[in-house]
Amino acid sequence: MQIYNTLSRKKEEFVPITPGEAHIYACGPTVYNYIHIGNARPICVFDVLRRYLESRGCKVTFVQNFTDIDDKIIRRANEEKSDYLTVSNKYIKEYKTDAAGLNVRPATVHPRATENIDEILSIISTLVEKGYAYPVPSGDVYFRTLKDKEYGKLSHQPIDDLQSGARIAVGEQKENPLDFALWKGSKPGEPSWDSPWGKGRPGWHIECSAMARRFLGKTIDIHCGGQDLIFPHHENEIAQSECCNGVPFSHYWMHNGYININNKKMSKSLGNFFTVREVAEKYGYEPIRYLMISSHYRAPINYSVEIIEQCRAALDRLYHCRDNLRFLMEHAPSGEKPGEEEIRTRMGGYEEKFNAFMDDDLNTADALSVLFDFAKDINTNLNADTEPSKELCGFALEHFMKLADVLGLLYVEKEDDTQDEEIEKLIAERTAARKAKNWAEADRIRDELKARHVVLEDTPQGVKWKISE
RNA sequence: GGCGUCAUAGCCAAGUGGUAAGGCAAGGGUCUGCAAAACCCUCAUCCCCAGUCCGAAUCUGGGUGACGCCUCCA
Repeated sequence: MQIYNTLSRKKEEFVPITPGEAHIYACGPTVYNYIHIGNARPICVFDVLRRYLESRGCKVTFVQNFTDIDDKIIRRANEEKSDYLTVSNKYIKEYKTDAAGLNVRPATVHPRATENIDEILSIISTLVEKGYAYPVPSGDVYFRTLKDKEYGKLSHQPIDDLQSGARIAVGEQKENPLDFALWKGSKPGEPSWDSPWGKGRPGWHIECSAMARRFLGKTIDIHCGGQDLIFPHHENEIAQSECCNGVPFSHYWMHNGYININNKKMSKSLGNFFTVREVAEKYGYEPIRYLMISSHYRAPINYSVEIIEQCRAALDRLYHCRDNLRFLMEHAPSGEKPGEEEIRTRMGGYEEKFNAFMDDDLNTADALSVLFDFAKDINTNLNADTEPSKELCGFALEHFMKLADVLGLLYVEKEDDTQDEEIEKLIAERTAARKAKNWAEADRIRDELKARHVVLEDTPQGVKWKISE
């Protein structure tokens, strides 16, 4: 497949280090709050990347970290009069709830920064030994940016321009404004770990270098994250890892675009964000995932209520297709009929089209259109009038759901069958009323069920019902 | 200032040289006791200007507008 590589600014054929395997590192959240829908984008998009590679037979090792120690977590802990561990544990739990709601598979490993201090110290020590890093009296250790001749290669910034924008904050003892902290000497009341340079805690960038190396090796296949991480976070990761290990850090760098509100980037610092949780409570989780899939991952997405409702409506169409097909299959006769072979062949072909789009730098928008084309084909050719065989229905359903699953869609199943019996009873009463042409009573029962969010459909094979939102 | 992205119908969104995918919404129709769902039909010449070409939404140049990174951020 082709992947747009931020490093080369070109689409490149994806060639993994080990054929048939992919080692992917995704920058995870700093756990000091609920995630917002801007955070949800890389989570969903790179979950699709992983699902797609796996669907093509690739063995994926997917590592996503939790940054569980940093200034914001400490601040939050102080505000809540608790400690960093309580805060990070809480929001990791909430993250997992949201990720599961979005049908994002847990990573192969979810390492936490504070559980990888040894690896972090090991890298910093090597960098100090090689002269790429230096400790200062305050207990901080900085990366000597100017010594890295390749610094800036990811963000494609001339080093002079980067330098002119950088500032040395009050109290910092850097040699150069561009130098960044690998280790921060502890301040009173802050959580700290022992190090050769005194008590302190890791800088943000070094965590990812350490966790990537420990769980994926010195050179990985793909590193991904939001575009706002290109500089300085990913640039710094490259600098640390490559100066320490002497080999390329990651062959491919993938960066997703932002979620905007009124064309402005959604971010916690601007305060113009919606949490995944609050949107999910109103519209469900799946429309959020659909939104992420509906456009190309590098393009910006403007979020609004109108758009999320459109996503809900589009999903309804796909769900109807799935549910109609399931209902039909239950009532279909066994034994392939003449002419079904042709339909089977055609329907088997959608996967190839789907894959062709996905191969083009994860063109999920076009891949999704294949799913809709497939749905129309199913609706037109597999219905109560055409009376397809159980085998053909099963074939179509399996292939349709396979594609949906690569995108991570159509994962919601009817739950709560405690009231099924009562619903079935009412439906039977309505059927009897209809038979007696007592339309008023039939409609009354239908309205009653509707009030309980049960929507009916009369079909030649009987009454079909489902719970609506 | 440096680097970069984007501009396609009422809304969302693909397409990046050969005559505009898909979804939502809307209108008309078929089916239905009525519905629902489904199906059929209708619904754009691609921000502006100038070029290149037999041919451009797609390439080049120039505008206009929006946005991002260069500081914590997915």
